[in-house]
Amino acid sequence: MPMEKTFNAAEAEARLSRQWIDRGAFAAGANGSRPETFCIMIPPPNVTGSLHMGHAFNNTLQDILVRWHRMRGYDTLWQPGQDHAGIATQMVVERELARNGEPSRRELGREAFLGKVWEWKGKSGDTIINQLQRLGASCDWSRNAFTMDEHFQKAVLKVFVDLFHKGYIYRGKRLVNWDPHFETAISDLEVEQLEVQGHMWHFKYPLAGGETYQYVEKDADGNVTLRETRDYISIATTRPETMLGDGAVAVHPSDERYAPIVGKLCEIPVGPKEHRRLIPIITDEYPDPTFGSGAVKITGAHDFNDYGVAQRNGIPLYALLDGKARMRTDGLSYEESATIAGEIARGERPLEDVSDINLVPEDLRGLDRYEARKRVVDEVTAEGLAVTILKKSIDKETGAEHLERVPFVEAKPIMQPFGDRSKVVIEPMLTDQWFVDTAQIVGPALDAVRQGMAAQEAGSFDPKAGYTRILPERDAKTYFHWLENIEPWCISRQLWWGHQIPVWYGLDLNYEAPIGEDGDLDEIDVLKLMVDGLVQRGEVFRAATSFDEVIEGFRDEIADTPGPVAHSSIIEVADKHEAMERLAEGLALYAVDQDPLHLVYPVWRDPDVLDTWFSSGLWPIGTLGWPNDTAELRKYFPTDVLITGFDIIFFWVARMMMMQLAVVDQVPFHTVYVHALVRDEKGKKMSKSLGNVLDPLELIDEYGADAVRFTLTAMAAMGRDLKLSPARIAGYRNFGTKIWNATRFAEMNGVFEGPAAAGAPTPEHTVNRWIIGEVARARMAVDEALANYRFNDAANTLYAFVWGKVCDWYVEFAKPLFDGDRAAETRATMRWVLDQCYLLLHPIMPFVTEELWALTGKRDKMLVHGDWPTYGAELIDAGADREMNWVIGLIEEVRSARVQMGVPVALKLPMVLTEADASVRAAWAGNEPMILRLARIESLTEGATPKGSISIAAPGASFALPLEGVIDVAAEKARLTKSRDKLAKDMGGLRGRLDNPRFIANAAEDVIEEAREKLAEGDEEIARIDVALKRLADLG
RNA sequence: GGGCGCGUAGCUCAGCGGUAGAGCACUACGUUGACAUCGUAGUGGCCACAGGUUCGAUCCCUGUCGCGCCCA
Repeated sequence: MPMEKTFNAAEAEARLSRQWIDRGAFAAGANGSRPETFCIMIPPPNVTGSLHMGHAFNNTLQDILVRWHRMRGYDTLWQPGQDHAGIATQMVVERELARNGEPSRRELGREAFLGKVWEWKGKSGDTIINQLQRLGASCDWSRNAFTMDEHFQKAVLKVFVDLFHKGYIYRGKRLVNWDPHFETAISDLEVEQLEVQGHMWHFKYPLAGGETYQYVEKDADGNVTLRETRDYISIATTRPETMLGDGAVAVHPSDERYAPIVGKLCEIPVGPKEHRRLIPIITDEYPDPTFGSGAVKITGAHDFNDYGVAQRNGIPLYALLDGKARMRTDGLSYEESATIAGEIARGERPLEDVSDINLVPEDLRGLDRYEARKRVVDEVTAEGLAVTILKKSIDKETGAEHLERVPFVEAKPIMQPFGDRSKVVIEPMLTDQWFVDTAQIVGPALDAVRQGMAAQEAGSFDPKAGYTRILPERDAKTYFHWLENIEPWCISRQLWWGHQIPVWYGLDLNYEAPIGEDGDLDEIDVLKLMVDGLVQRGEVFRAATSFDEVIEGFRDEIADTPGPVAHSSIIEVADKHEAMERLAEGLALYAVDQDPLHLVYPVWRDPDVLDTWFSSGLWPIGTLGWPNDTAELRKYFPTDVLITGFDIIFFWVARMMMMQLAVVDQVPFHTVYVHALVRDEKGKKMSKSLGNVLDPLELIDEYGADAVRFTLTAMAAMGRDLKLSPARIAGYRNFGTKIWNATRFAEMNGVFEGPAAAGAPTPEHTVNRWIIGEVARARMAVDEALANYRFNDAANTLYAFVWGKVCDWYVEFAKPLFDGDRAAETRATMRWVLDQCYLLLHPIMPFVTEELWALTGKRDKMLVHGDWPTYGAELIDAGADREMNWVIGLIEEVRSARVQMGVPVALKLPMVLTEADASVRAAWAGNEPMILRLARIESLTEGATPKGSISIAAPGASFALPLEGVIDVAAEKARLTKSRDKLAKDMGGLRGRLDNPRFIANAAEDVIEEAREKLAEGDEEIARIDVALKRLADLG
């Protein structure tokens, strides 16, 4: 059955994909024939995700490496899977509940909500897998993993507990980025800084007791430009509502303007007059004397910079906001709070836990942060404590000018932090969170890459050496920069979907109170215990991978409590509230009948979950079965290459490096290949809001997966963003059609009839020997490119080889050969050449090549398991190369001359050989039918140049094309002159160089030799053209 | 403000010490044994600018001017 005219991608892709998967072609180790392994971990897409261009790009590159290694017989594993994506998934499911009118997350409760999430995952969680399969991704889908799999959960909890016991994880109250929409902490990497229109207010903080000072401003030369007596210090703020929580005003130590009042107290100009708070004026390096007034209000609990100042100077951190970013309603009354804060400011009270202090005045409590801001601004302004400026206005009716004082409010763009998921303004918030003490584990992650980069630089990189390199080199700099300045990593999230932190809390029962002399509990002791336990001096906690295991820890914890209590049964309850009730209940019953069975020690688990990146940090070992000692772990770990986008270096690469090294003391992979971003054709980042998103699935529908893959590969120059346009994809779709039709031509000419010979053919004809050499060259270039992660070089090499060599020349040369006595060897050669094309193209264009493989003969294996060729320079025949290049050059010369002289394509011309050396005669003799055909020559005769002919100069020969009566002398002269001028210019340059004695003295020998040869050849050709020109002149 | 890049043909980009390449677009011609998703030929470049190193610079160094991205 004859082949169709084009490849039907839509039909074939689905069918081939099913065959590959059904036959287990992608299974770990499939087609393995050598001991080396090759393993890539997919960067797990979010389970909520769908395939976008970035995925398509990222996975195409991975697939190329994987298919290439698999064909070369490596024991190959491409591990797929998905990430549970805490915030994103919780958001998606909550939204869906709302849309369906179902109860909300909080109404459902934790357990029922998680049930809904799993239900959703079962329904929609495979979307991205199906999409990756459409792209042709040859992952071992039977091993698909998920970061919330039962096994993975165990691994994550074990790592947490291990790191906790090693002292790398701690709990602490620190300022974190708080997302008021999701009511959870998020990492600083999940915060986007965006410029928005904001305001800068200027307020006066009056000095305590009405004190005054001389405020003096000077210009750069020290001349006084302003001198006045002030009873206040002026501050500027973009967030007036945080004034309520100020703990100090800070100025730079070198700022002479405020030197007279440093150490004095000033008043925060908000809140009820009778309880105005006084705060100290301190010095710190942070304030910029040239910015605003040079004085900065310090709100340590609500700003990262202020937090630093407060830490350095012992300034209290007064929290003002609740989890929804509303003004707090809890804690002490404003009056009590202000009183205590005042005592602290005057140094009359030590700085201790201030969390109960709520400095929000009663009338502002419960207000949204923006409403509170408005009220604060109004209050301060009403009191006349806003800094004012003179403003000129013109009365429209009278035309009179008025000068009035108005509050100084600058409208200016300010950078504000937004949650990348919630899109709401993030609040720095003082909360209890879990942290990884990254400073302790960052060292090995830095060392491993330092060593890897040094080896790469020295050209001595060894994948087995236990270090890691990052390609391109520039991205290693990003990695170093981030890790060298690393902050503690906040790993707790106030979410429900995720790995619940494996820490249990209990009430702290230790107290130093006298107990009965015999160690028994009497009623008084019991009451004492109750009171202490319930009033709560604190909590204790233990980490373990399960409640059963944590019991041991708490047994130790309560060991030194009075006997019966120490033997309480330890039970798990929901929260602290329930724990207090149950403890009290047990003690009360015990007090009645002294039966120790009543005594319980309730513990409750931390409700928070771990940052999603904590679990994906374990992706390499977790998916291979760690902590179990599995065969896969032993075989494939450390893995080989990680391919990822640059935007994820901090999120993921750095964390995987740190965690793998901290947990199993090995790097997770030896090479990280960082690719750039796919942008639209104008270079804009694709985004939904811009509407410039190209959907890879739509492109696959339209052009086929191979075309999309080839396009991305051809544009994957290392470290450079790629601007994708559909026109480009269409171009590469055409490339697929080209090889399809070359095959179709071969098929029509009986190339695939009969059994194929094994191995490379050994033909006699120069054309066949030449193309075999070109195949070998292409194979070496492709391997070299892929070995160096130069994907674009591989794609472009293949494009130029298949289209430019095989289709443009070899197929054309073969046409006349099919009629001659070399027909059989030509068929055999063409069959082999096309097979090599399929093999070499397969990693980039798997579908069309697999289809062609099946259509062109009976095969032992599918192409996905085809044996990657290993031949090389031994197949290159230098003589054949030289001869064919001469033939091609001659054909091009003739064609060019014909077109320029306006000779109709259909007209075949006779040609006269006027001068030739021996090699030319041999080349002509061996290739005459091809030259005649492709240059559209009728016949060749030898003799003198006929009158009225155009001249063709070729290396070692001159030809003439008689065009009697038709020749346009002027046009021919112009054509020859143009060629001559170009040659003369090039030769001039060469001659200049060769005449320079310093060039001869300094340049490399082969460079000089090459220049001499070129000059000789060029001069010879110029001489031939000159002869032709002279003849033309004689004629005219 | 700090860091990392990028300015090469109309467009998108390779090249990165030996004198400039590809694809697309464009122009002309064309159905010659597969392919019009094609063929043949062609037009098109002070390789941003200014200095320096070198026998030689698009390539290395310095500075300037534009443009991105990341972090403050």
